[in-house]
Amino acid sequence: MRIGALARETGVSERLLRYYEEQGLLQPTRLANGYREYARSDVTAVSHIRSLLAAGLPTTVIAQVLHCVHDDGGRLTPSACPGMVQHLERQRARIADAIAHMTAEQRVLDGLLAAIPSRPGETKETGRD
DNA sequence: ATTCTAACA
DNA sequence: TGTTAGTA
Repeated sequence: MRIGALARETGVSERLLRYYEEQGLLQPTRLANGYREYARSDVTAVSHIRSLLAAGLPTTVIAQVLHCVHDDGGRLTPSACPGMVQHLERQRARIADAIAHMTAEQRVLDGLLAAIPSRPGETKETGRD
């Protein structure tokens, strides 16, 4: 199928589909007229790419990890690919670190907000009796 | 009508 | 990522 069909079937824009190829995530063949020809398996491939992207993995990593997953009943399922585990754990760690930092920022804000005398629109009016 | 490449108010 | 220009 050509790019237009794949775009409709996956809900991903043609622009993005070309970008995925540029990043090595998809490798469509070329027709005599230069048009990209995608395989039917690319429909699920795009789905997997979206999932991995949603997990925060960079395209450079996805390009490698993509070969370590297959489709099971429409679900992204991992295979025993050693390299993938390391990448996933690394990303897991980055997210945990990001959460820790943001939680600390939230505590600072909570402290400031709690120290404000009275604010308009506050749920519990304390200076009204 | 569709796709391609390159570029950016 | 969207959009657009000028093609094939």
